Amino acid sequence: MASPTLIRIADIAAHEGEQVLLQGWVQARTGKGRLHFIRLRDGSGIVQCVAFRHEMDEDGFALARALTQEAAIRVSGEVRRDERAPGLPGGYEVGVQRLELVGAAEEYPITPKEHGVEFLMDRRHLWVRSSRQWAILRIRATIVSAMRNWLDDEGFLLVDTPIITPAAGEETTTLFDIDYFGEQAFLAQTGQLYNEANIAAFGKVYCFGPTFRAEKSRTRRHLLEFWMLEPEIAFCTLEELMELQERFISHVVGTVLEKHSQELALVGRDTTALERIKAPFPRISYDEAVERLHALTSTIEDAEQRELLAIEHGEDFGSPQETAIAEQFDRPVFVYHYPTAVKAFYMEPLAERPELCRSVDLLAPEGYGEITGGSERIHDLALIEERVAQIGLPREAYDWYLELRKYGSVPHSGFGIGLERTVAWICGLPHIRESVPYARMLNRKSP
RNA sequence: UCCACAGUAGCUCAAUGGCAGAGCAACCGGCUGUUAACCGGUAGGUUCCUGGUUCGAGUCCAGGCUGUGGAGCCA
Repeated sequence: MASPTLIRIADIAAHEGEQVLLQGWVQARTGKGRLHFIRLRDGSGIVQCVAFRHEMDEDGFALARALTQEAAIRVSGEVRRDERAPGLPGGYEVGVQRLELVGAAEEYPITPKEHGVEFLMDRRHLWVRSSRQWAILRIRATIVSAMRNWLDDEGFLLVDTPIITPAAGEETTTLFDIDYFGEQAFLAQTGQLYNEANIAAFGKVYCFGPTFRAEKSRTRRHLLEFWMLEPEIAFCTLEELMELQERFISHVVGTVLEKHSQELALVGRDTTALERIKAPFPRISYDEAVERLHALTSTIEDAEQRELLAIEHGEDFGSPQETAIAEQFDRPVFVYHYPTAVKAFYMEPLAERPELCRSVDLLAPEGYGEITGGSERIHDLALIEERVAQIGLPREAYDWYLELRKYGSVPHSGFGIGLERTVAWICGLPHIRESVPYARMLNRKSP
């Protein structure tokens, strides 16, 4: 008998008829007397191992009988093709000849039956082993690499921005503050201000890292710690920014569809909605969005519903408004030229209507809300100084940022995309907490 | 911060104000094709906490705690 080769389950199809060695964890076991089925998980995939009494020594079979969920084992045997075999990729099973226990498992709390949210989130360190969570986190990793690869290929440079910062990026109400040897500092809520410095060195840059917002919001779309990717481009207009974003998003969705049909099936995602995600995306102005909402509201009979969607021109959209607008399209929709007053201080006002600014949000379909937010930035020194003063931000903290406008200031634009919201949308998750390995929320900082 | 709902076995849930229950998991036994197997058996309870009403409270009342869904805020 040939000595077995150690393989990963993902590659099992290439080893049909061969003696192989697998190492992993028992996802499930069912006994049939002299026959036991062991569903083995090794991180790359899932395969059914079949232990027949007559094919094994007595100790090995006794072990197979006694295996508990999540026991760590090594299995060697022959790879067979069998249509009945479940798993990932599936269709193959291993006839067990030798079995070795590497690490025993006590009674595992996450059984194959249903569990509540709190129970699972308390055991997130174990829950990541479950198929659905495994699939989501694999898709998340692909989304990250697709985003970065696309930007790298487009000539962007990754330039990391600091996580500990001396000042708020945008406002001061939602920052985590930390003790910086007796001085106050904050965890970054954006890398954008630094990106604006970096474009003058590199032209097109992006930063990607965790950002922190101490918002007391408790919704299915919010985390206190989330990952954001922020491209920034010199000599770029709002229109060019939208064009860039739609190509970027289309590429990311396309990559996931291409690489993860199995994972999307595991999470129960209807991929026809994703296959429509191709540039160009519809674009509507804030003015038009408000008109659409007014038109929609006038057709609604239910007073409570109407109240929820009510909006005055000049107000920002809430979740119900965002969802209602996005529902009118089958692809992500750009909403541009928001009121200056509801947006960040650095956004360029429209020359002809300064109460509006050259901003754009991208609203994902199916109620996933805003996944990107961006704008053209103010590049005029006097105007940005005025805005900093107006907003009441401490001038000293922004000295370096304002100084950028003194040395070759150019029109420039950028956007930020929330990774977790993107993952939630692409995977069709009901709640953002499943889109990140270890969620940080209002009532949760552990595990 | 506001609104709504919930908390009973390890898990998911039942129980008209009147004996604390089921399925799954665990444990013991059976089964050569299971897919969240099936069949028989065993064990498993501070009904979230504090107080109140009542002959009697898991159930009704008050306060609190925790969680869930939504709003606001945002990516």
